Amino acid sequence: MSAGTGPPTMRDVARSAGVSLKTVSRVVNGETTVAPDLAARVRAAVDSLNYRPNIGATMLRRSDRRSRTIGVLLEDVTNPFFAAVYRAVEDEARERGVHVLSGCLDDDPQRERDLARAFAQRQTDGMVLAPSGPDQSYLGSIGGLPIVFVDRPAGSFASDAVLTTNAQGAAEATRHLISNGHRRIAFLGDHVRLWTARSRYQGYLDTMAGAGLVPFGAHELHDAPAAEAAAEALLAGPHAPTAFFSGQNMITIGVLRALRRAGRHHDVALVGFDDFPLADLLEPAVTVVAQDPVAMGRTAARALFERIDGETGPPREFQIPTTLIPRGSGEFPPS
Amino acid sequence: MSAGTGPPTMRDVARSAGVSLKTVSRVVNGETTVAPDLAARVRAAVDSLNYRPNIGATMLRRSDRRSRTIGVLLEDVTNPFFAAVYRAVEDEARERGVHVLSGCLDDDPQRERDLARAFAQRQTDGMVLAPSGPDQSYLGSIGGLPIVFVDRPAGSFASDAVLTTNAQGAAEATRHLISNGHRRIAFLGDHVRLWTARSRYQGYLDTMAGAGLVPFGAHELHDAPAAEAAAEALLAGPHAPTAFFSGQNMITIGVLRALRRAGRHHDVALVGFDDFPLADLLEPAVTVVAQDPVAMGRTAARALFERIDGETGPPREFQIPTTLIPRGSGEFPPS
DNA sequence: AAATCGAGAGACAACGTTGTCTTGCAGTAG
DNA sequence: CTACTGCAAGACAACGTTGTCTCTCGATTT
Repeated sequence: MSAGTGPPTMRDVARSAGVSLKTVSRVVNGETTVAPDLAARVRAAVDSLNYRPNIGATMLRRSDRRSRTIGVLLEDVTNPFFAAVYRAVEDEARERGVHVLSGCLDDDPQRERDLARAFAQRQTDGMVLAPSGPDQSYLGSIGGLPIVFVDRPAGSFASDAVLTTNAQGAAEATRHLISNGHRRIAFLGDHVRLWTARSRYQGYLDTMAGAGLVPFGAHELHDAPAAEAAAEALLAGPHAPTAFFSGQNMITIGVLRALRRAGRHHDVALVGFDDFPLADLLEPAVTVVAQDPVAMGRTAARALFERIDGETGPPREFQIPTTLIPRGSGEFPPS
Repeated sequence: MSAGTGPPTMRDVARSAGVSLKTVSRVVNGETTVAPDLAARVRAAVDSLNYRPNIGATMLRRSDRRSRTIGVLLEDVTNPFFAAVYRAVEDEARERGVHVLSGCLDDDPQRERDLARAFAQRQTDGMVLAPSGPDQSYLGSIGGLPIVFVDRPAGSFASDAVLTTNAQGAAEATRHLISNGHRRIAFLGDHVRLWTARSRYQGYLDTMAGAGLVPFGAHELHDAPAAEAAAEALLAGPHAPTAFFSGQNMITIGVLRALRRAGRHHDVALVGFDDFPLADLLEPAVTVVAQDPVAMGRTAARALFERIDGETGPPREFQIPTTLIPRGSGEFPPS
């Protein structure tokens, strides 16, 4: 086999096959200008030594400098929405033989910068990024690396973005509740610094205004416990809502818990933004405005690979539509 | 700024700071044998040129050859269990400034081999692997790379493994149902080629035998629809079970659906192996034997980093215990 | 005052690979 | 028989970095 000093190199293969270094390189890279018998000897040596090219050296020397690796930075794969986005990107990468460096940002701008920079330094060919911070101008210094934003646009960095039609989806949800007779519809939203939260709120706001209704609710709710507390307070207040529109996954779950605890889940309506597993098995089943995270991930990955393959041209914005899925919780009349 | 030919190199920084290449290298690597004023000039040049070391070149030259990257290969991050394992590994890596290459295997042995080899070739320092195939002997040819198996042991490759106490957990679940008066307890299991499925079945089998009860049920159920069909068939059969013990997440959900459809969810008991989000909000809430995926991921990552840091010694096996969480669905008496 | 020492800083080679150039050689035309 | 063409295959340099060696120069020792 090989020497005691690490994995076999091209030089070892060359020696073993009795040819020059460059001939091995040619065979390994599938060049056709090698005599068949030599090529066969080289391939045999490659197999017997278990040779794999050193990717660092290859990247260092090659002119195109492709690492065939992309980075994917999302908020948290533990959230089913982001898990689905991640999977879609990975599947798209897999089809192209590209590998994926991944990281969860946990809504931490510092972490976003650190990881984005580190990934760029590691010579990823591009990145899919769901930005956490308000500002992505730091990306200007990472040298023209293709980036596609997903779920949220960048603060101040022009690049392709794949977004859900948040405002339209929120408007549809709100209209749905209104059409079922509700007038006191509370909105529960995530941090207002998040673009998604603001967009969905805007859709709600416009629709309420259009119907002559008074918007109210709570913001800055990022996880289920916060949402649960907020919903509980609203239910106990003087002008309790007859329906909730929740701006996000985790908030929906918090509201669900609050309604359970108050025993109001069969009489206060609820529509959630973003679908989640088992929503159909709850009692009542939860009406949602579903996003399409798989389409978002695939679209983002495709756009990224187009950029990597040389597509220039102005930044593009891809809108992925939502779908209202009535399941029961959003179809109560007001009590 | 820099030339039109790609990102700035150490040479550019050296020229800009008026020092030699090696001095820049020393400053960048935090060596102390550089005069303060020179070091300051170098750092200024680094900042102004936005220089980042080329990690490929660094790895090529450095003696220790650490890429500060690990690979994580799991079945599917879309499954909350694996998402949690992944997160735990990533968090542990993050604390050490190590990056993560990830991939989903989808239960495909071919894909497992391809990705494991590719990751090894990409000079990851080690890997956390939930094996899909029956045999990991191919790992012998990737040259002593530290590997830690998680969730499932390897077929024929000795290495550290982090496992759930599957048999004990399954036994506890079965005992729980028996102690609530059940005698016709059906087991619904995943592919029997999976070690986890076999272990859980064994725990069920032993406990049933110990109580003098007759085991029955179905195997080879990998997703919710398959489990739903199997549960439906059992419910409609001549000796319908009064309780189900489901061997896995997705199976539990399939059973849930079958019970709903048959309107039996308030009278046929169910205990699931592995917890899942919203189990507590269903009607009835679902009793489970919870695994601890976070502990599994953290333990696996720690073991891996110990190996990477030079720990030799025989393969270790870490057992992560389960917890029975009674929530309602497992506490019905037989009807 | 000469010799020694040590620390800072540069020169050079090497890591494993690929781009470019050169060589060798067979086949063909003049 | 010489000159040219074309193609296979090797020699060599270079990618960006770090390990090792060497050099310089001022400070300390005898």
